Amino acid sequence: MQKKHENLNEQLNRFAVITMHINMIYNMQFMQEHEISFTHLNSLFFIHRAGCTNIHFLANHLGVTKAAVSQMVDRLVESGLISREEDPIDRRSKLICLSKNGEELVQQAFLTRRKWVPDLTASLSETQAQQACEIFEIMNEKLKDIQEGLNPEVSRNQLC
Amino acid sequence: MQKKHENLNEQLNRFAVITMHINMIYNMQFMQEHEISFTHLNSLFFIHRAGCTNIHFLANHLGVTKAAVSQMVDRLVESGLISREEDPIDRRSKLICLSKNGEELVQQAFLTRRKWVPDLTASLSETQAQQACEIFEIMNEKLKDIQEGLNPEVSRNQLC
DNA sequence: TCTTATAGTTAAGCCCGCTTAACTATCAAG
DNA sequence: CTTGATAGTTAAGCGGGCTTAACTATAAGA
Repeated sequence: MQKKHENLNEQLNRFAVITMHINMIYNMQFMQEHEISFTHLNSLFFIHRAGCTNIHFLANHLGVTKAAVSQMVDRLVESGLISREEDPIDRRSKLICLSKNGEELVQQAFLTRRKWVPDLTASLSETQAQQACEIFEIMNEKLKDIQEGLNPEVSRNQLC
Repeated sequence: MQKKHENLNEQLNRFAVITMHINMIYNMQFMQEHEISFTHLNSLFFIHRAGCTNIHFLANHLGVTKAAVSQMVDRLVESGLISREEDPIDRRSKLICLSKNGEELVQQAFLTRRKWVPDLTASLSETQAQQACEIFEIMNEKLKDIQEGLNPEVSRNQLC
């Protein structure tokens, strides 16, 4: 059993490394096509996950100062990808949300990078597909835990 | 069967999305800890995959001009992560390779992001682990094809 | 050999992303 | 109502990453 798991770890790691690499290339192509920087795309992804957010959380997530984020948000608002509105509950705060265009861009990025999924599943037999389903369900549950453990403040404080 | 595959696609996509996200966070932490930019880390990864490369290929891969790469290489050489030497075969060309430090940094980045793999496999039963092994082997084969199809010039022309 | 193509470098200059510091506006607690 | 904390903005300034243009050096073919 120990040996089995070692091999599995090896396979899974290989799987992760290649998918990361493919993802990286897709993301870079996407960034070039849409003339958007890594930082901006990353911010849009974060806002998408959060629903809406504010300057403070975004700065925290990106690991930069609020001043930097404030200026970046200027540019993203200017390019029509996000909106910045006063938070009615705390008027010091600004609600940063994706605009229609921003949401579409994020969805397009997701679609781009899930292109290879059907190719992959098509190479499995019916039995294997069924087994794979169960296995991925278990691993996805576990992954959710890991993900939530990574950045506690951010995930706890998501708005909307 | 069609329904099975749809569910599998859904699970696999979910898996990919979460692992990408976790990977992104790990990479960003790593970059901050080691005071290295996304561009530099990405370049180091490319050089690692290539074994050694030159300015032309690196520029091609990153989608920027050779002038930009030449200047970036200056900085990476200065920080001791890569070496730049005249190619004995074509003396116009420079061989760009990882230094010992650079190779260690890349390996460390790999280790960082494979941390979660054992956690994931540990949640599977022995039977499932065995099934997973076979499934990942098949998918990894398929992934290799996809990967190679992505950037033909680069993968065909890898040096060393 | 002369010519043209290729590999890389250098310099000038632009914009982006970041920082610090000083500022305004709002909230919350005594 | 005053005080202090919090949210965000603005301005000045730095360095990185990029471009174009002009350059050197080498290679390869007529």
